[in-house]
Amino acid sequence: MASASRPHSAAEIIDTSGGQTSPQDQRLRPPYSGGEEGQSSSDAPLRPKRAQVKNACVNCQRACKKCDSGRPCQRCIKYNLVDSCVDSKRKPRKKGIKRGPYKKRKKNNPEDEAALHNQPPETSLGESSIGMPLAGSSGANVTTPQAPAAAVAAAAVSRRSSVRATRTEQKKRQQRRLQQQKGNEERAPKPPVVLGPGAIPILHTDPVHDDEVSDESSSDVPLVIQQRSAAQAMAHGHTQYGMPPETPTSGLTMAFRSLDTGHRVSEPLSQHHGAISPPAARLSHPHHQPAAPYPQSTIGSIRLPPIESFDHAQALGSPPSTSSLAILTDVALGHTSSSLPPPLSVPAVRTHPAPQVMHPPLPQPPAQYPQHPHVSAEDTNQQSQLYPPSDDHHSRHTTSTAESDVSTNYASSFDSRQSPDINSRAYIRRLSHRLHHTHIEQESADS
DNA sequence: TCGATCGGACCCTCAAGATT
DNA sequence: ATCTTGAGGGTCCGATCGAA
Ligand SMILES: [Zn+2]
Ligand SMILES: [Zn+2]
Repeated sequence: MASASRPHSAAEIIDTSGGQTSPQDQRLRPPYSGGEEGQSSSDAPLRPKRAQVKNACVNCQRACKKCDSGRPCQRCIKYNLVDSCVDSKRKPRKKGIKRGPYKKRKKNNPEDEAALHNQPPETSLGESSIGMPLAGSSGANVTTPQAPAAAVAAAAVSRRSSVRATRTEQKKRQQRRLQQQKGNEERAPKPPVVLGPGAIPILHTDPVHDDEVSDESSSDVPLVIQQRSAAQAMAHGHTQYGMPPETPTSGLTMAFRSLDTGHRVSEPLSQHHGAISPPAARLSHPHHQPAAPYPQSTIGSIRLPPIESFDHAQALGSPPSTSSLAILTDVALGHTSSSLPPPLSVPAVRTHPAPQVMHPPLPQPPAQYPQHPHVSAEDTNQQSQLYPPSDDHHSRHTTSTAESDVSTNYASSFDSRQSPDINSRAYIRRLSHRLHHTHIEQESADS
């Protein structure tokens, strides 16, 4: 838990960049969460804000490595990837997502603000959105070490005014963009989806063609519904192809945010690798022959495709498993159609036999293993430094040894015996992140 | 020792909601 | 209309591991 703490609030208060982060612009900030629990940040050394480019190139993005604004970037030059060094595509932010009421705004009183910054924030602020405690927000002074509260308050105010200028510019830009978009869009914008309390306002987005407005024909149909119908269709023998696509990251993020409302994903999935055989087609694939029985995860009494399956599905050229998201969504919503057990009553390790399979079949792989976009015959050597062609990107988690690896990695970080709730969030967050990577790969494979 | 991998901390942007 | 909040979606650090 301590490992999950983040100096988020402190960073936000000190943040004066208001947008661009240039080296000169870097202010000294409290260190990363490195400090011990409970240790006041007031003595902590300052650190520069981490700079990041606006848009990493596709190669750096996929390698999760630092990029720069040059094209080709330094890293691509180093690895002789000059040809493929192009900006990665960015998804447009979704619209129409209801957010619920904000916390009450404070009066523009410096004293109030100072008090606000000195005080432990309201409970909702004391935790991150995933329920993790935020470093520096639990009573410790979250301001800069030497700065008196008033000074910090003033800094915050001045920061806001300085930010304001850039914000108005941003707005103009944004409006221009909107106008442009409107020109492209044929239809009128749909009304926002409003779901009941505790519901998950997940909107459908095409992970592959997300940027193409024309593809959002069903964009405001709650993803929950789409996923479930997709899962149903798949359960009836349809393949996933042609199914409504899904939102990998945001959907899951939203899902785990709603976990408070009901049932939980309360087990580290890695503890539940059942001995379930992979689909025959998958086994036949030369690059994806699990050395051990294909691991299958469970949530309570339902089975989930393993985390690895996202990789497999991706590597095999299919979108991430809709069914898994659908099931997760069910869990988050507390739907019991999947024979969910009551919350918190889930055993750490399942001992009873698997129930009727609720999880629909995984998508069939294409006949041909899709060549990695960056691996060409002539420069395999170079490329393999980034993406070994003989295995998938996340191969560390796909073999039998990887299975124990998974156990170690995942079980250690969210042991259900300690804090099931947080653990479940952590798991979904991992899924979300994994899907983010999957998404990145999918996009570049398509382009 | 080095490069690849990937979890998650950190960051920025901007739509939703609140306030004027 | 303007301001503020905070979530979406991004970057990339650093721990870890396997290979050379
Ligand atoms: Zn780059
Ligand atoms: Zn590059």
